[in-house]
Amino acid sequence: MNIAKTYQPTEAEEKWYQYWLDHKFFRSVPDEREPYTIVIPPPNVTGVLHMGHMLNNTIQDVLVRRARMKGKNACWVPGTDHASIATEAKVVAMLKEKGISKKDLTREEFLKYAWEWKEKYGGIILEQLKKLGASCDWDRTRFTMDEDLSEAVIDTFIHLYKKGWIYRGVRMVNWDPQGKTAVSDEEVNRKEVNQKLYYIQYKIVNSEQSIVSENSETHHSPFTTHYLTIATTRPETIMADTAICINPNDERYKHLHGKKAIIPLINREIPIILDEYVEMDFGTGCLKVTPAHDLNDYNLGIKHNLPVIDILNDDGTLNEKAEILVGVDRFAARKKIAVLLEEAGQLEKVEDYKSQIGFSERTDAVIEPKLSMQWFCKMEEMAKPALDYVLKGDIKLIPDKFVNTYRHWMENVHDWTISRQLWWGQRIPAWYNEKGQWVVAKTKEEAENEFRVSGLEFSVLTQEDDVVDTWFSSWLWPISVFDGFKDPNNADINYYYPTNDLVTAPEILFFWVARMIMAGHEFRGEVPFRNVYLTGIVRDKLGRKMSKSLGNSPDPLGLIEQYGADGVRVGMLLSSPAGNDLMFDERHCRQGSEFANKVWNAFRLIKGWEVNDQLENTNKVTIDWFKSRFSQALAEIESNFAQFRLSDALMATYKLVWDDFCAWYLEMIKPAYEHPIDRETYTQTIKFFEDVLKILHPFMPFITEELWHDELFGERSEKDCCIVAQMPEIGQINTQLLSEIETIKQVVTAIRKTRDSKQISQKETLALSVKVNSEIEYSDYQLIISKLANVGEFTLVNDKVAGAVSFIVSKDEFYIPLTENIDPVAEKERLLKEKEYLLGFLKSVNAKLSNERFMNNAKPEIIENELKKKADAETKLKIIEENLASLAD
RNA sequence: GGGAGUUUAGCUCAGCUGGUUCAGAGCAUCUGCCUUACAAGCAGAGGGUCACUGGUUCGAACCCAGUAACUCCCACCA
Repeated sequence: MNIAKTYQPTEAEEKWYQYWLDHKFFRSVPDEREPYTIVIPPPNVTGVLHMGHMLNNTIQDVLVRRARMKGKNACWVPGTDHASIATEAKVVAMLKEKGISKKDLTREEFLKYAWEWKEKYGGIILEQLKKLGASCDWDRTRFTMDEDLSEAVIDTFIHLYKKGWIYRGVRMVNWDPQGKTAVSDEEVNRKEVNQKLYYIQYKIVNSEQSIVSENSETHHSPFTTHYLTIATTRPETIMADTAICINPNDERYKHLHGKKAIIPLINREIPIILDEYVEMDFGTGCLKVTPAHDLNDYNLGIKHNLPVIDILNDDGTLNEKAEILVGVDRFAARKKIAVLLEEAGQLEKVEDYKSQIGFSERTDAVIEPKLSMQWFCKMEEMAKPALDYVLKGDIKLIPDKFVNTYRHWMENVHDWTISRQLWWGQRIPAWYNEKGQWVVAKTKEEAENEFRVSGLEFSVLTQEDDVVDTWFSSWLWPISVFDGFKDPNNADINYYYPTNDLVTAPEILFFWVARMIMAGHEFRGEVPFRNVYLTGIVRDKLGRKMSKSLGNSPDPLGLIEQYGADGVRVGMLLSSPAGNDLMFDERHCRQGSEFANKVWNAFRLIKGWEVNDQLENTNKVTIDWFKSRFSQALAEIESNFAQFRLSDALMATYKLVWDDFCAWYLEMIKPAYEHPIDRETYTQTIKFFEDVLKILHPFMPFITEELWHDELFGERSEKDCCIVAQMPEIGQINTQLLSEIETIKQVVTAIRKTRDSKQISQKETLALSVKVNSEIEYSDYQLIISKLANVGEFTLVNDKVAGAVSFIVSKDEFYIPLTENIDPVAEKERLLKEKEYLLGFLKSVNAKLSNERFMNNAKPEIIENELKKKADAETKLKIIEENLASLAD
């Protein structure tokens, strides 16, 4: 036999992936079969594969391959996302390297570069997915900025605008001064940061004389001086203050009511206003109100009709409204202001202080609350039905603990800021005239028409500069990939939509999943998918999130090279229950590749057998047993899949293959070295092996396909492939046979243990006598025991065998005569120990049975069981006592 | 500050409506084997006060209350 001792994945993987592509096994078109559909969560078009993708796409591929093998018309739609902020940032960086600045380019020029970049790097990630074995229908690959998909975005924008759900307004937004764009609340990461709390004195107007005259210089309380003190973490914004606010109930500051204060350094007068919003016991009880740079202050400003002074430029530097430090960055300005205040004698003290600060998810810059004109999408009406779908169970979240989180979010939903100050994306279809009046329309011509209809004057219309948020295109993904907007009644959308399962990360449950549900309801009146499987975050062994900056993420393609795609897939799935974070450990991949090797070697064994047609089949019981065992395991696997318990399904498969098939079945039927095997056993075994390959295929597509085509299985037609084989069905399960074989296994194990403890070599043949007290026909199993435990003489006896090592399995007594090695003292000790245990056990069972309340309250089957436990224990005890007695003889 | 979740063997996790023989798996560990499918293997073994404290019950890893630690989400205390 000339087959490698170990499985070599690389070559097989390339060969079979190409074969599958060539034979269009991933291709799906509507037909009469039941569809099974997954749309990929589109990865960032310029991204590269990371461990999160590996996990996510392995799961999707397992589901898709399984559905395909169960006779469904499986369709997995791949694609990529244009990811405006991330991609635009990359393009800007690339241009910078070339010495080109974005602001020197026109929009068109910039977009030309961006598209070039996309053409060059876009889709790398999809190529990487192929290495993993992803069975996507590549003919359906979509990009969120494909013409049709962009058009859908514009059409839905107009649709929602007409419904009154999209509006424009000045809002406090999360401004990213580095990306120079607004980001949504969900894209802001809050982190606790060590800061300084600055105590700054503001003079009070016209109070100097009166207070000073009323109070002698020696006694003056801090509350009646000619100044007040505020505490702030952001002294650089004092120039934007438009009021000081105190709590009207604050006794300390009654004298300030109706007064004015003076901003230090720039000496501008601002009113002192009263509002219960101010906490009296925080800081000094005086709050500086800066409507342009703080959301609370903004709201306070609206309430009290305060002016808004914005002193920051888009890049975070101070503008001329600040009067001082113009052009200085906000953080540098903070330090300088502190110095200036100190010099002016108006900085009372500085304290260390911890508080939460927002950081941009994309650029990690500190978020600046900023007032700006933005586009918004109302969420309330869309959130309601989207919540109901989940609460009613039309959409299942897996695991369901996410339902609570989902509900909480949907009940407290904020309007969605959909505009982004970027160029890479779908440009908002709004058109302005010279006066800033505007309409929403698909084209310039339509817009001009709108203007005419409404009687507004214009000479030239300009389109809105902003693009929509990327999620405003990806929320349409399950519909737009099937052209459900362009052609709402086409064959594809009618057949594939709603899709079945969505596999994604919990952190985008609201960004993306919730919004897809809203869009599904709004634009199709239907859910977009039935089940949402939420994967965990891939972390390293120390529990840290895998990230580029930490450098703790292994290179996925490197892993595939090392362990094979099958090995890595198994490794990813071994310990990743839905919703739990996955503590990635390369050892799991090794376990996966070792498993592949095990399968490979099972193949080598069978492949090496020679058949002799003259031989009689002596393995009927074993074959029957494995049939039952296979069905039993299959039922378990099916049930695990039904509950999306993929790692359990994999583990059940793993154990079936390794333990039941390899360790027990093959060892039971294996002919002696260089002996032939009978035809029937051979044929059955090949059939079993083929079934094993099938159930393994979704997890390990490559090795199974490789083996599938071996001549061992006879002639295969070109299209007879494991990938499209029909999954085995659950057959008859003979539970009696299963339990009897379990007993036989215990007998074998007991004999092996005896060998171990008496240091008898496996090569030495032993004799075995059985005193049968149960119903088991040991003659049926004699061959199995003999083979697996190297037993020669096998006798059924009616009496105890003296001078032998004994053990009991279920009720039956086994004796191995061992004249040389037997040690009566040790044997007695062992028996006494077992007796002691049984007595204790009986005591606890009897305690239960004699407890009146137990007998009255416990269910009948529980009592019956206790009685059985008692009887079994008594039987065993009797045998042990007899054995002890015979030892004493 | 509010809400949710987690805590079971060295590690990662099962344990369904409380009830089979002092709690299970995989990996890791230990011991013995290079037995012609596989040392990426085989055979065997050890390992747990089910976070803690109370309670309910004939009976609790499971139900209830409290405590502690960790994780995540939400939130406008300067």
